[in-house]
Amino acid sequence: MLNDEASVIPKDCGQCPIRHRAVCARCEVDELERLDQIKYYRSFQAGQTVIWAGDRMDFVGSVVTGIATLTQTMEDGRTQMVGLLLPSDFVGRPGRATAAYNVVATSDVMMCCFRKKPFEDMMAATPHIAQRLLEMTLDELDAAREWMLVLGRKTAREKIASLLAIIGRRNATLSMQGQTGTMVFDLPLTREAMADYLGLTLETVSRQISALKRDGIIVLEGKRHVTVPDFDRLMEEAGDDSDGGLLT
Amino acid sequence: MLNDEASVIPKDCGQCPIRHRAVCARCEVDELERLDQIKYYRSFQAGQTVIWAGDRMDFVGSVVTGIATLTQTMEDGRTQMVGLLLPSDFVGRPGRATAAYNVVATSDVMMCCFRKKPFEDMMAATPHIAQRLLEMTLDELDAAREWMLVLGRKTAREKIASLLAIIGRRNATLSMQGQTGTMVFDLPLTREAMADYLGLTLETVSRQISALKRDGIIVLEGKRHVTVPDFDRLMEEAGDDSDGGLLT
DNA sequence: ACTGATCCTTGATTCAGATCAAAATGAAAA
DNA sequence: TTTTCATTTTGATCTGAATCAAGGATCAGT
Repeated sequence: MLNDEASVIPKDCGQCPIRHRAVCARCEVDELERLDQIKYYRSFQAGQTVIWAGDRMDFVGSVVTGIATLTQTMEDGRTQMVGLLLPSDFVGRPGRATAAYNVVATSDVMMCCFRKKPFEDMMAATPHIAQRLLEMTLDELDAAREWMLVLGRKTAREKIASLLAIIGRRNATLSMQGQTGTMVFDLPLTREAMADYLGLTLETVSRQISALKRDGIIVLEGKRHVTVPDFDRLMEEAGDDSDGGLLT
Repeated sequence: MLNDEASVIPKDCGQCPIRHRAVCARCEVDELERLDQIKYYRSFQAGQTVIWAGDRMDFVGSVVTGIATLTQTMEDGRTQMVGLLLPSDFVGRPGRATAAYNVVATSDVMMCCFRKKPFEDMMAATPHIAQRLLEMTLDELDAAREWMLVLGRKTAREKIASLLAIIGRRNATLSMQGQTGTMVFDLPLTREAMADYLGLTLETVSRQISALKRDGIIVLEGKRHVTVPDFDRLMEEAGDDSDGGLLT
């Protein structure tokens, strides 16, 4: 996958693609300048581990480009994804010394990082940052709770439909498309990663995707490129009210 | 259940049982006085609904005594608990007009409430409140992610053991007991509520509790009073590392 | 003590998804 | 092109938890 966007470093925060969605979204120009001075970029190749659960973590940061996952693992190897990190999402927790989860780059990833201590100082001095972080954390909590319903109560088919709906909806939001009618996007996850997200096995994921294809809910070109002819139909399959309930 | 604590109203914030854990925990005396002026108490009987998902919500607040649940429901009635609200936990979200989840009092509950607008104003003027709310929200997010592993990857027996461990651990924290050896507590939830928490049916919950009893992992007196002779043993059944990983 | 209501337990059977197994696809390397 | 390797699909079988069904325990009200 030829992807050189991960190697392009924004000239300054004003040019940054996540300027208006990340933890810095509410910052004024002068605040941004101060952040600018303490930030640094790190990039990770697809498949690379950003940090292991339990390891000392002396930075926090935002995903600028690419996709990463947060996962939890049991001793016997069972793993559950607990977060999907997209551009603008925040990694790490101010006031905590070690990583709570494994963070793995799913595609090539570039992150905008801050050493923890300077960031914490900056946060104390800059209410705009703390405000935005609170807002983002509350959104993540809502997403996690939505996901608890999916994990606890939905069938395999509904789980797959829910995941497709979430990916599709996010894609539509980013590219300013409507959320009805036809929708086209690429799956950013392998079948195994989808299984880890949904609490299923990869075989079940594959079978349910095939079933949705057979039933005309989705059209597949290759293994990753998805067309949803009728988004409302997909939502029904996901078991959600047509009204949605999620934020856009 | 004779429980008149729910009817006892603290004289002032200084006497409040959740003074040092709630959203007001970091407030100085003068900040507390201002909160004191805009707060009011509401009590709810066991079983009563505090608010329905989707309803207009013009207050936020803290649970002072008792236990409440946050639940999500699908049209066909499947329900998933997404939060267990204990004393000091915060209800509602600043900057949101409607409730995202059903909130139901599981026992008699007393809440310390604030009308949303004055609270938001106070938050903007009082960093200590926003700071504490961020910290509490991050903790809740961690708890939600822990729960995603339980829902997605654990067996029915492990789920029950995990829930017992969480309730037991919290109890030990509140009453300053150790987290090893024998532990005694009451289940604050019906079998059905446990099932909704764990993504199981109430029959499976009942069977697994019976199995843990049969195997000597727990001792039951009546249906709600639990003795855990060996907490480490329970943790093993929960499939968790002995080191725990959760915050105390 | 009886009635009703709620909550809980246990048994029999079914079924959705896991597990075990093999083959197909497709991209990268040689 | 052929080989390799990761990824995905599909089939056969098994199993853990759901579902269906029946009673038991506990408590409040009469």
